[in-house]
Amino acid sequence: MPNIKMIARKAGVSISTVSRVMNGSKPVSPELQKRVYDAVQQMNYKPNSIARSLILKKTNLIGVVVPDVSNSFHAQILSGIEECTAHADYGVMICNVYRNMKQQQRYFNLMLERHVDGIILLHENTVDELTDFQKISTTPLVLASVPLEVKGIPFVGIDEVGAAYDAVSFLIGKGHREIGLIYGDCTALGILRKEGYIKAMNDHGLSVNDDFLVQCPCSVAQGYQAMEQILQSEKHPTAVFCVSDEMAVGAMDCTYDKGLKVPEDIAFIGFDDIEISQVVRPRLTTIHQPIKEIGREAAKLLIGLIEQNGKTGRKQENLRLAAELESRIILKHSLMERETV
Amino acid sequence: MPNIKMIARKAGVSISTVSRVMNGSKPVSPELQKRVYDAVQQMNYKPNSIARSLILKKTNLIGVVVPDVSNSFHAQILSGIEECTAHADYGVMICNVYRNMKQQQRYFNLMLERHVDGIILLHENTVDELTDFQKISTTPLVLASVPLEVKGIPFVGIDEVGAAYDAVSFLIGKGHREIGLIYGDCTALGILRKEGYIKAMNDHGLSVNDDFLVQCPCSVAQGYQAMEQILQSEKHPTAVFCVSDEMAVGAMDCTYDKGLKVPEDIAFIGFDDIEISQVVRPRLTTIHQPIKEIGREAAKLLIGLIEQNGKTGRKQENLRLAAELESRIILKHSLMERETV
DNA sequence: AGAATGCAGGAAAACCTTTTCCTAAAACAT
DNA sequence: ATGTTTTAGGAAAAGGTTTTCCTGCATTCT
Repeated sequence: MPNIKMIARKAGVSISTVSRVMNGSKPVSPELQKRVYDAVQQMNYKPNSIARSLILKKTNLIGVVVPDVSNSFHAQILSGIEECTAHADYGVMICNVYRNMKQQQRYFNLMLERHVDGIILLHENTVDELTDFQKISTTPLVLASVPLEVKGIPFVGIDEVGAAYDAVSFLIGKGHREIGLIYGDCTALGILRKEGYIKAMNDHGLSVNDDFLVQCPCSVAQGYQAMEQILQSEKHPTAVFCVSDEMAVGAMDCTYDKGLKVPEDIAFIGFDDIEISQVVRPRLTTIHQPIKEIGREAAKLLIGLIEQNGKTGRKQENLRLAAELESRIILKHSLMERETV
Repeated sequence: MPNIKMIARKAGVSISTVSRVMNGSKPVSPELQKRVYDAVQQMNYKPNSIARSLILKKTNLIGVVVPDVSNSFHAQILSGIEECTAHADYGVMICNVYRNMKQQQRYFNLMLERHVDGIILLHENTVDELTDFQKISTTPLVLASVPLEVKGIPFVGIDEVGAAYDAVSFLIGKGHREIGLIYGDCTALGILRKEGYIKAMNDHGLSVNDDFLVQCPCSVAQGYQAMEQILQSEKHPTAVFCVSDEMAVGAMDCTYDKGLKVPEDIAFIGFDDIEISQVVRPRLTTIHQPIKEIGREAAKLLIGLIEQNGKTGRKQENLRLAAELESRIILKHSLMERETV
């Protein structure tokens, strides 16, 4: 691999001149420019971005902390992030933390050591953990689809409560009165979406039957088990709101196995609108999140913070300032009416 | 952020000593060790990995070129890669090329500029393109699940032809004689798996009906269309081998829409065993690939090449040597018998 | 005791850039 | 023609490490 020195020698100019030609940072006579370009061409020179990073204090790399890349939802967000960063000439380093806090600690330090320019968090933490990260972080942080309120850490996602409210209201609008809920164990899936459900029930004067409320981790298998539990009561609900599509698919599975029909005996509505919901039979009615868009917006926001940061000197202060300025981007959700209600 | 100089001053030792304590590269007296550790602790010092990379010529970063991260198959390979690299203290940078050659060119250069230690390719190229990459690459390359034979570029995946052969033989074993094929447009999906199909048909003395052979890109929607085409003939096959699960799901969809039953009227067998195949009704019988394992093995192989490379000086030569040594890792596939045949 | 060996630890070079600072020549104004 | 400003381009510092080379001291051998 040739370096700038070799190009300088070959072109018969100084190192500074080569640098200036490469970056256009100062005018260089056409004559010398040509000599440099020729040398670059001939030797296939590519500036060493490591040396560059060292002096510029900028890696053009962002880190994405993701609970599990192989999960469709996260993979889609990642794809949105990548789309945006690619345009802005940033690379993305993935940190798969397997929903494991210790891994995340490790990765977090790793990323700071590697001096990434910014970090997008898809992995849910407690507010305290997040505040700790924020303290040691030397780089801007953005939460994507993790609806936690931490001062100075911007968030991009949807209105979780409102979306859940819409889902349940839709069921009620279709005449359902006995509505079950399968909910999860993190902020969005465990608290916010449940809150939307409760609110919708209350607003429509319906009472919540605790036998129809089951909490479980977010997976097809767990959704199946949760539904089994709901079907143990002598009566069963006429509709169930599942706070994720995976859960809904599992729950529907269980419903068939008990000899019941969807949507005739029990209607289902899911959440997220991942691919699965379109291939499952009957096709799952669900709340659509603009998943890829969330990724894109998160990346856009982060890059905005990074570049703004770079311009004005005082890092920390500006960082806070900017974050507080535009701290929550809420994208629109929608209801995809398909065949399960 | 403190640097090594500040630690040295604080501990009252030389820079060299700090470095030696951090890396254990040479013995240091307990006395000085303690002073260094204390300083490190107090100032929360983390060595700057950029400076490190610059001098060691090692970034501990590998690049993964992927056609589309949001695709379940690729996301799973990625997850396998990540699992392995995390253990070996490598980071992974993703390069989503959207099945677009120009993007890939761009990314390839970017990765060389960033001096990644190695590259895993999940994106299909022609043999010529690959040979070109190989020429300009300063870093080892590994193909994962892209069964191309290029001298010096190791491959890890399954026996595509054999697996397809098994799938079709299974159908034949179940008494099917008229077997359709929906195949794709790249090496694995377009050539190898088709080859396995033809071979199995021939070996069992069955003739191939060209009306039952349809080529299409790999997606649910395209699978639907392909099946539509097959069903246009007056007779229809009693079974169809789809070279990917997505295609199979689409094709089954079409079958229902035409008022036919799976598997009674037409049996289906897919390929890959991605999540979808377990949630679709009836559950899809398919060829299981150890997807995550492919990722893990590819990463393991790559890291092996990198480290071996590092040890012995002469880069290029060793690189070739090593690659030729163990150039094809073929993992075992298996048939997942479910409900569609 | 004197020479030889071993070893802890410091100084400085090296990695490859960008950018500041400087010089010399060209352009301009008087 | 002389003095002043602008400009192109070179030399060198800076960025944060690792490692080689060297020094000076303690230990071992004869």
